[in-house]
Amino acid sequence: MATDIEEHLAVFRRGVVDLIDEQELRAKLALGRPLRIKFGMDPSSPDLHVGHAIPLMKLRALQDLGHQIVLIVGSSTAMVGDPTGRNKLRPQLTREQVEINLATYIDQAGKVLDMERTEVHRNSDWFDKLDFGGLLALCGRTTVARMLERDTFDQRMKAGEAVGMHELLYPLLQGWDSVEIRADVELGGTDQLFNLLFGRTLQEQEGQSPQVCFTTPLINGSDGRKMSKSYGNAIAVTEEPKEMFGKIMRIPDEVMGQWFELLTDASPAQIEALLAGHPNEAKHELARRIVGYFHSPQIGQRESEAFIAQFRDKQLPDDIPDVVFDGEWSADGLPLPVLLRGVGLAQSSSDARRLIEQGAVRLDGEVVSDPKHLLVPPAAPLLIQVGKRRFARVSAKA
RNA sequence: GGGCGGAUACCCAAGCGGCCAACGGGGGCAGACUGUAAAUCUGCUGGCAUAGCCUUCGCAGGUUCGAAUCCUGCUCCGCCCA
Repeated sequence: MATDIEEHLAVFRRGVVDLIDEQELRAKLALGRPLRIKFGMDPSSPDLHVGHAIPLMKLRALQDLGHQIVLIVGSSTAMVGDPTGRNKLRPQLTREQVEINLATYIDQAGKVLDMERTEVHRNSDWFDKLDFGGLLALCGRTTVARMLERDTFDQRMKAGEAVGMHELLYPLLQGWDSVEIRADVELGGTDQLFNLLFGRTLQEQEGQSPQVCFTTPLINGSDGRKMSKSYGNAIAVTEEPKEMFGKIMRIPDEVMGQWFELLTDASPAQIEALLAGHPNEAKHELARRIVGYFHSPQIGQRESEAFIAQFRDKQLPDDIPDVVFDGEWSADGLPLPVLLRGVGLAQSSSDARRLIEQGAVRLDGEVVSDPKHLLVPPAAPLLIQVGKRRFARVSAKA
């Protein structure tokens, strides 16, 4: 590998928050061999969102430069549960669940990373062999004070919340992974910095050259808060194109620049030009690119056009699902809330009732705001719209 | 082992015998305005074929005409003492 150090450095640096430290990285690159770049995967939440894709895209770029990506499956650490960013104890996972989640993960991460060229290890491979004495020895490598430096522990304790004894082990285990696989570099989210740095300590104790650590930002979700499935603001990498496009269009303008930088390959100059134009145009371009990446450029283009047609030109979407209501239409008519719930346009009939009362429901284009509205079986499929985005053509059971 | 405090809906957090399906905030949903952005205003936010009924306030019992509120036991968490 003929290393152009500056070129590689530029790839390492793009969009990263921490890089500890650049001189060390330079020296490692100067060795002229592929670097072993470690990335830890938490098998507790298998569904990836685009925020997870950021480090993966970084890895892919490095992979394409010839570096060796080493994916560590936290099969043992998952049983501990990463305390990072948590204000509660996490449930511990079983081995079976870990394997199921891993399979899903590999499948989804494979959209970004070339899994054929990726080394995968389960850290249970080595931690299962660790006996009690070994565990004690490992614990003896650090101090309680050092572990308690972490913000998350500190905050939780101050807030009177529980911190499990086993959680203190987490950084230790993650750090030991670096020793086991002789990592040259480790990548993680900014919230992982403490864990990443801890690997350096252990590697040094073991006489290894400490890994370079670098972090990618945690991206904000469609509501501007940190993207997380539990906030309901995440965009899954498996999201259907239309949904994905729509969700990207709903991100706050302020985060567009960040999204371009982290989730597209647009050059800094292109990004600057796009952001200088009309925000709506820029966001369209962003959505087109991201959908294009996770699906295909053709699909990205198609969704872009569909989006304009539906929301600017107020046309009906071209893919309204046909739904058959399989309940009974009683003689005196079917109450609208029951139908909405029955065809999945509302979560419950109470929910449906509220939507109707708020004027969110249209039948064949006409707002119906009476929750007692009764329906007879339609001769032709009935077009129902709920809110701005939910559509269905409903027909009666044959 | 002892003492004290806590557990409320998606999250935070009031309530401390009836007026409680439970204040307030966040989030979410819907409407207006827009660029399906933000900001702003408004309404809603347990379920039910809904003027009514049913299930919720850690779990299980009890007291009472009536309990999220009182009592007993249990589980979990925190703090202090050992």
